Amino acid sequence: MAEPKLNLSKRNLILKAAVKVFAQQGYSGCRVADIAEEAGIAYGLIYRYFPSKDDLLIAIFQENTQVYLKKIEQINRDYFDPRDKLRCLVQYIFDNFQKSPDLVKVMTMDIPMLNRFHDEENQKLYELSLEGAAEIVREGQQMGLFSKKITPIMASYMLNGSVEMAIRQYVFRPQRNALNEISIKEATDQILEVIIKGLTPADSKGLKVAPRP
Amino acid sequence: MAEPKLNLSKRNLILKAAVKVFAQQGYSGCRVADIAEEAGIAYGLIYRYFPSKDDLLIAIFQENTQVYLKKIEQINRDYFDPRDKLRCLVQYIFDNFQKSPDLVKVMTMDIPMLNRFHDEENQKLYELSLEGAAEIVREGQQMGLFSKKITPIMASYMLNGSVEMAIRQYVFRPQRNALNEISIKEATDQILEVIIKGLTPADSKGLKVAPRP
Amino acid sequence: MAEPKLNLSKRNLILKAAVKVFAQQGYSGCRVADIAEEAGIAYGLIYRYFPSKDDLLIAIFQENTQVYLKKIEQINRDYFDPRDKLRCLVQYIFDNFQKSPDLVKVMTMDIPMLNRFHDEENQKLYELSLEGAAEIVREGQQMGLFSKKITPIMASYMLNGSVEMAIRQYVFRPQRNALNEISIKEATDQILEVIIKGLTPADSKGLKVAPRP
Amino acid sequence: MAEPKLNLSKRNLILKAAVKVFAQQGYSGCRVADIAEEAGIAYGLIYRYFPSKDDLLIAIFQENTQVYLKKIEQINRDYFDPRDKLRCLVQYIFDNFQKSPDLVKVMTMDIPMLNRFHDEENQKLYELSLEGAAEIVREGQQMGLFSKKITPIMASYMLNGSVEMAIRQYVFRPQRNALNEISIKEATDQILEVIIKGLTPADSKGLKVAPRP
DNA sequence: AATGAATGAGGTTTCATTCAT
DNA sequence: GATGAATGAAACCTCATTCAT
Repeated sequence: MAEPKLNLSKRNLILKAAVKVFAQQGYSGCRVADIAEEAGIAYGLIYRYFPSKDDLLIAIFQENTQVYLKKIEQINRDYFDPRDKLRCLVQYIFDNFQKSPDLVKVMTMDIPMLNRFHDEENQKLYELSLEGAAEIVREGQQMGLFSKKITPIMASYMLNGSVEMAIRQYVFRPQRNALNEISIKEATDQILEVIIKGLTPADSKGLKVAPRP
Repeated sequence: MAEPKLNLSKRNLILKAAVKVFAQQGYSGCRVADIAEEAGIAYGLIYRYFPSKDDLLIAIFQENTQVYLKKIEQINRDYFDPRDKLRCLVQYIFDNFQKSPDLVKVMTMDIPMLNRFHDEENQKLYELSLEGAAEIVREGQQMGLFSKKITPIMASYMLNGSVEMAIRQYVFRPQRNALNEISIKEATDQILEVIIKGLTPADSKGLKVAPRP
Repeated sequence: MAEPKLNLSKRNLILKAAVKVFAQQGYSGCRVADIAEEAGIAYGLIYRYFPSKDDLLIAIFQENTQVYLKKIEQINRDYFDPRDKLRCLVQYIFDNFQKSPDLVKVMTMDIPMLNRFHDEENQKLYELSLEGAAEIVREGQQMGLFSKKITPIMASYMLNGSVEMAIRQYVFRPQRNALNEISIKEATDQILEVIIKGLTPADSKGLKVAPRP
Repeated sequence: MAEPKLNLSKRNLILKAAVKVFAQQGYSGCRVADIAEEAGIAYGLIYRYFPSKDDLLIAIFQENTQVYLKKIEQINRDYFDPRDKLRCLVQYIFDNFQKSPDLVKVMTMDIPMLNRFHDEENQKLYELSLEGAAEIVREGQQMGLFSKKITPIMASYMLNGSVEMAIRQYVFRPQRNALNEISIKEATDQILEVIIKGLTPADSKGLKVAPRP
């Protein structure tokens, strides 16, 4: 039996609407009907594209993580200096956030609460995405640029955690938080400044933070 | 009408059960009945102590944040060197996590999704808690220990974000994540190492990271 | 086994509070706790005096109807002219309403909705109370004062229904209804005027409505 | 968003079932599920047509009162003699009762207990319906047919109250009450006889009660 | 007698999902 | 493909009633 041919652009329409609604109301705070309304379709139609509400969220996670992994691959191809790679990665995450803060909110807040996120399959994917930065750090350690005292995966946690926390301030408190007083570009720079300097070994002789390409 | 005299220890019993159940199933994934069962009481009784399920979560947030703010005050009294203060703060958060990982999970994952968390009152409290680390960084900057290029609140985001992300790996993937390969003590040290070194100004002449008291 | 000796005045305290609360919130709209609060006692205590919330309402009905039946007996003893009797009866109901409009509201609106009101026992009591006016009308018919074309019980329905409806306007719409523009005394007089004249046979030669004693 | 197109006959099906169930068990004595069962539908469906149980009762009141007001208008068009009008009105109410005693019971017993019945909007409607008979009486007074000593709205209370009380005897005590011994037609005639004669001024020279058309 | 903590049945309402059209 | 009427499981919460103190 062949998969039924489904209109691909409508599937994306639904996913986009789902991200927006999940971000605004939270996964369990919204109704499937809200997503349909946002997408401008009948809610019954959603079930032609996704077996359940859960699957919508899982699809968002998987497809997005795939894009992220592709981006890491590309960064690894395009840059040589691990510090440039990290910079580019952080830059990408922040850019992404500016393009679709809703998506970042969903990825950060809703996905981890879903039971199915903890399936073998999804956890593997998630680990892969965390491994992205860790691998860059590991590489930097081998090149003598980063201190070997720091476990690469911990460095990845710090990088991702810092970025996420900063972004969350934008997401949840758009009006008044201090981040608004500094630009997103400055936030990017400061996080990179601290992390890269923090990772640099004590005996590093005057190695400066690499300039952005 | 006077406030009804309510058995305080039962209130705490309920709060404790709520934290456990919220952590395991998520706030919206669990039923009030689950909490009651965990507490070994009838669910109707919960409503004598808390007006609603929401209020249960809010109480967890508020009471816990108060404890955290008290701890910061105490740290500010007990230590002089801002680096020691940061170290002590991170230490405290990790200790807390080891004592009650459930609580940390709830604070990190469930609270921010609750609409009422974004009330004026609760946001003020939350900002205060983020200000804790920021104030220490600010102080360090004035003492010439930390680079003034980093906005204090950004440093706070990094610190809190890093710790949270690390903790979340324990929380969500207790069996297999890499953190388990390094001890919690090592995680603490590594985060502090990176952040403090990352904050240290370039011209800092050999100032070492302060030893722990 | 002897009946437990219960403090009689507290029982009345509860009944009084119940009437007030039933009137204000309706029987099913109020809680037993509301009655207790109104009475200034613990709600558990109510169950020492009444087996259930239902029984409270039934007690109100029964005790009140007994008083009403006694009043009818007394009127029958004190007056001779059936028209005086009717006048006195209506007067009594209105007076009663002025003294405790809550009670009238409960008797009119809440009692008939209670399932147990339709028990054999309570229905008998209710019929007796309706029979009060009917008997007076029957007597008037035998004396040639009232037309025999009107079934006595129908006359009773009219009398009671008219009074009830008028009272309900006071009860439910105390601020603005037209009744407020005419006094309760006028309402009484008008109802009597219409009913008594309406009952008077066509051939009644100049018999005037009896003056009030 | 346009109003959803809802199957009108299903809405009426629900209303009909609600009237029956409210009448049998009382508004607060029944469950929404009972209404659904009576209507032969799932109870969730009721909420597509009515926002809440309250709204169901309010709809019954409003739609029915509108029909009643239309009827009064029609009577005013079709008849000239106010006595005919009153006769026709009473006739209509009793007919209505015979066609749907449940509806009359709900209108008489359940509606006035609902908090929302006392809203501005609903009270206005209710007053309008009471004004129907009052206006006819006022007209009769101007034509010299009715005594000016009786306030028209009081006359309306008497008429409506008498009819309601009589009906209630049928409703609540269908088996054994005395009304059953006299036909509904007789009840109508007797009430009209008394009220109209009661309203006729003392000096009315031989004006007979108008024959029914 | 008096209290009010504790219980849990049962209510209203929501909403994911199905399915006839 | 597309719709939205229909379903009913399941949630939150209330409150009459019991009972230990």
